[in-house]
Amino acid sequence: MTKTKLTLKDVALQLGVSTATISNAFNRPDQLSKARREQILDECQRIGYTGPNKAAQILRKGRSNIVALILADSIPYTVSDPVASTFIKGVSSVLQQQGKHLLLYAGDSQSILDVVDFVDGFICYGAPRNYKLAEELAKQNKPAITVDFDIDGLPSVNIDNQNAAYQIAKKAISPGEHVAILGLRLIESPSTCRIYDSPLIEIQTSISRRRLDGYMKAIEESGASITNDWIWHIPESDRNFAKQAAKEVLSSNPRPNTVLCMSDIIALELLQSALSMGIKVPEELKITGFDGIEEADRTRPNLTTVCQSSALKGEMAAEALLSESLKSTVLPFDLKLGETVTS
Amino acid sequence: MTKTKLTLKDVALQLGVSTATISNAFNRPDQLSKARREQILDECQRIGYTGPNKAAQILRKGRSNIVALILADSIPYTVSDPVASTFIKGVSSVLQQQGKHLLLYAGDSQSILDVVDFVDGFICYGAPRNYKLAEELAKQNKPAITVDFDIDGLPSVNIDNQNAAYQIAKKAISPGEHVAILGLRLIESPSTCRIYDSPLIEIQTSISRRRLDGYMKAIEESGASITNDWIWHIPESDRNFAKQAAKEVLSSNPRPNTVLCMSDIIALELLQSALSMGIKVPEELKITGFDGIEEADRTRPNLTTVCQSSALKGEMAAEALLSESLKSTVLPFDLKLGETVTS
DNA sequence: TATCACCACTTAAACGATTAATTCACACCT
DNA sequence: AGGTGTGAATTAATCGTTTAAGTGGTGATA
Repeated sequence: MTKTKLTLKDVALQLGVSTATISNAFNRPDQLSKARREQILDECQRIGYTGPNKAAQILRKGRSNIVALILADSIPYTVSDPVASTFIKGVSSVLQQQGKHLLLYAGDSQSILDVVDFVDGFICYGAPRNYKLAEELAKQNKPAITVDFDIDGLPSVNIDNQNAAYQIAKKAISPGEHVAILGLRLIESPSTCRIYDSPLIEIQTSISRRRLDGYMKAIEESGASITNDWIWHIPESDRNFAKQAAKEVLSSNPRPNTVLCMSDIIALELLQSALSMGIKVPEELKITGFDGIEEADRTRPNLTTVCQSSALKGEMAAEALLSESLKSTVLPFDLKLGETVTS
Repeated sequence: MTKTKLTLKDVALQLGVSTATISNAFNRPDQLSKARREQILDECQRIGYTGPNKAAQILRKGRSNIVALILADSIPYTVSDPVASTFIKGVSSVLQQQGKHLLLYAGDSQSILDVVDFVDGFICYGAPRNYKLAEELAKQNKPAITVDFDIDGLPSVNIDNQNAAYQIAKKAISPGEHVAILGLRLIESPSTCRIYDSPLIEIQTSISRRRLDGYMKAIEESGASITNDWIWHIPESDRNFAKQAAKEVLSSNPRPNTVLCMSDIIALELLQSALSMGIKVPEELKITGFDGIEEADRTRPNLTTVCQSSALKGEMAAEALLSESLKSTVLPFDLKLGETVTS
């Protein structure tokens, strides 16, 4: 038993045939006689050659069967977020089924160069904190697809965020009301804060832009109003970041009648804060979420929200990437009318 | 702007130097003059060469900066399991910090050959359903480390499972009592079932073996007893699988005084079933868990369990793998005395 | 002046495969 | 016989690097 791994050449030498023939035995059975092929495969088995070296194949073939999933946030964060981890589920189930491997990538725009040379394609999930990464990605000549945000020139998988936001807001808002918005990633700031300027020229992700547009349209149409310091920026869909915004919005005077939240996590945190302050939901405060996570249906009152299937998104993204078509997809959504709007 | 990517050779031609010099400019700055190096780097910048092709580097250097995390269960399952996903957190935080990339692997023993050639090492988490994979892994001449189970010849990261099981059981069991065990992966069966045979020669994972040994020792020492059909096999730490075992154990007659569960998920499911049947915990039924997940402390009554840090396990595993030492580590654990044992 | 060390490069052989182009033998057809 | 088509294998170029070994040229040392 030797220490160094066997190569194609070793097998060829052993059998007295050319390396091309051995290679063909593994890759193109039609290029050699059945007898030869079996002889070769048997010999390989005997001497313990398990097949062509993959590193060499990657270089030569320019294909690795590895798909990189580019995550907006760190892996630790992503894995613990119910929406994101469900998305990963969807992606990986399709990849597994097609014999592809999944590389989780959460680095910056610089180190994307570490993987671009050997990865077969990219699924870019959520707007990267570092927008440069997106640009870098679009420059690369590799299949790529974005989910939950857009990069010019790349196909994407999405729901109609503007319409969804519009519709959920319409369900919640009544004429004459005051409305607040707990937004996600509206500006570059790494901490929760109010937004005073309008228009929000800094807005990071097209998805939040669209939701905001939908909310605004609904507010206007419903004859409700929003003050321009009643929009919060929350840097990621995290309970702690949300808690701070919740505190601020609930202690503002006057208090809004309705708060539109750009994720369920945010909405649930707001709900919990409100209840613990003795504020009656929905009588004194109506709340809408976004995503439709399971937990949002288990709370009392349960959440009014936009349900979208993260798993399906993942599946669609992976399938689109692997098919050579690479077209954009708009997925459906559902409105879930929970008790945080009407009891 | 050309369609095909630039190569080292292109840059060398352009500047009239050898490819070796270009390569050295990127990899070994001490091998050329400062002036040359800067000239080369500038030129690269100018023409848009972003550095040596990684696929070629992998082949030539035999190193990829990719670490494979071998998962016992499917990616979808793993990502949604709180213990496993916390473990991933730990692993990825260390990898990221060291500039390594994470490949999630959940295939079988065959397709491990897809990645073994280019991956730098393996972290094997939990006993693979397919034990052949473990064997295959041990055969490979790559750094590898196991977590939460053992393979002969590979270092591992673990707590002292036998001792932990022994201690938690001691806290729960009183003389003369009847004890049941809800075990994890005791045999190969893909569904929940009772185990009648003793000794359990089929036992899959050394970790369950150890916990079982610990439980048994405690039962014996405490002067309690267990019938040999009061051990359940649960194929994975999943609520549905657990629910079935819970039903069976709670409806057995006589009912055990204490049930020792090999995971918190299992214990929580049992607790919920017991409460919904009107069984008083801990007065009529004592329950212990294993792992110390957050949710286990939020229930009423909260769980008596063995707390171990999954995140730390992940960090230790990644660090051990990346350091060339590759030694086994035994991590500490804590006993959490919750209300499911003494109120 | 001969020797030596050192610097800054270049040469050329890997790394381990894939694949288009080529050769050769053989059978088939007219 | 001569031409042609086919199947099975080989040849040799290529993928894009890295790196040990080699090559001059320069300045210091004795």
